[in-house]
Amino acid sequence: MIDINLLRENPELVKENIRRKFQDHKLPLVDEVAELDKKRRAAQSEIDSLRASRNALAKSIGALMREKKIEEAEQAKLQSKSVNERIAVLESEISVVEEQIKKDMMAIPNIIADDVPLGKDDSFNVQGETFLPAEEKPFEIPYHLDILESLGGIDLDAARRTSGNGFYYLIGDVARLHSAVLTYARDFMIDKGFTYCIPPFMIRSEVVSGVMSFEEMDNMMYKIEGEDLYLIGTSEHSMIGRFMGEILPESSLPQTLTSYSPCFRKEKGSHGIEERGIYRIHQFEKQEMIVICKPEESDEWYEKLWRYTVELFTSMQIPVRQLICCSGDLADLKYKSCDVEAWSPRQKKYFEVGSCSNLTDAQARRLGIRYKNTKTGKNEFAHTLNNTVAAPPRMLIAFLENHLQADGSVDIPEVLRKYMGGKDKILPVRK
RNA sequence: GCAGAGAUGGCGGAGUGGUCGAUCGCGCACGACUCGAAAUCGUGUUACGUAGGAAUACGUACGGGGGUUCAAAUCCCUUUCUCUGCGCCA
Repeated sequence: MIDINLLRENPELVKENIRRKFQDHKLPLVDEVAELDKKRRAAQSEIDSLRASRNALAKSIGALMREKKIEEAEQAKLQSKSVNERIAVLESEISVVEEQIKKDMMAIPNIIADDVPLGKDDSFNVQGETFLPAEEKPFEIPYHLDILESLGGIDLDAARRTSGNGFYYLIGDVARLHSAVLTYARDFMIDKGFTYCIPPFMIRSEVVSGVMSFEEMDNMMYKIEGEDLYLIGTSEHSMIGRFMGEILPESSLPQTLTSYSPCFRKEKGSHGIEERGIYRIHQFEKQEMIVICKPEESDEWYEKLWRYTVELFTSMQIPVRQLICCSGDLADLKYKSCDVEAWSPRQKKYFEVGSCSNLTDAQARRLGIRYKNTKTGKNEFAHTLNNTVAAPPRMLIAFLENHLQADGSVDIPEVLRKYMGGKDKILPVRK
């Protein structure tokens, strides 16, 4: 959500931003909000002065009662009652206007960074740097599910029976590898100075509606029956929710946190659940990083964050690239965003394993996350960023494909061995 | 889960229908005193909205939501959380 003051003072800038995101259908919202805002302010000042006169009347009634001037007090009561009636009418009018303003403001996208490439959809996303050579293998790489099965590491049939499509049993060394990656990712971020945090895996609707739109909520979130609770779709939800309505001391910034959680997603719409495998599923686990910082520091943090993910993947000898999200593909709350994509030697292309975003103050404004600026003495909205460290089992697809050997075994890179009990290989099982 | 008590400014803690945005203490900021500091004294110190260059003025908010009343921190309903006791449980 952008600052309504920006819209008042510079509506053209807001409109230009909408055009850059190829959302021309939202252009009328800007003038609509400006109009409604004027109306709201006029009504508000009328209400304020009515309330002032009512307050004065109420005070005088108190005085009259003490002086036992009952007649005059009764007169004033009647007068006050009629003022109240007028206030009630105006209040119901203003609440309609305010609701519409809020709805419109939610739909108006955050101002995007100057260096975001322009384009109307994901086909205009731009490749950034690549890391480690993306090489083809001298033998054919099977589909990831076949690799998992050859290692005796997965049972999807049973998962479909117990839970349905989009769930999995990971077994043996593969399950251990899954945990090893998460633990390594956790320690990696702790070494970068981040604070480890395990958040609640369920959150209230109040928090959910703060961190996402109704549409997203409907497409992603699982609700607990009979409770005001939702399963989190990512730990970002509960991690950012932690700071809702807070005024942080400036000295506590930046907050650099790395969190672990399982993630639950309906995956309604989008591409849906894939028939074969663990690419898009209802449940996965994720090591995440979030940063809450002062506005002037968010650009710098953004660059650091996505590079941490790159460093993590390259330390596991997985080739990756940065894919810069273009204006039209950027979610409304985002100032800029990029994906870290891992190389798939089977498909001979990169696929998404992480996503890094700088939301500037848009998310903080919605949730009321502020800090006390010691220079100005004012409370200002902080900037929020989030990024994936590692999210298995999806990232295991890249892992397995890149480390598969001609004999069917999978090499464990040096950095993970201590989390695998010293193993340097996962061997295929004999049928 | 049941019963009782509670939720007030950065913190502690008064206030139980009307001059209460809220006594007081701590903390913090500024000033005086001092070579400097401590102590002391003085002044200031909630947030948000609207108007204003500013001082300021008006409005709103005493966990959240709703109600009673001319008037609510104060009364009623509801909800969340905390504490105490009982029950249950990894």
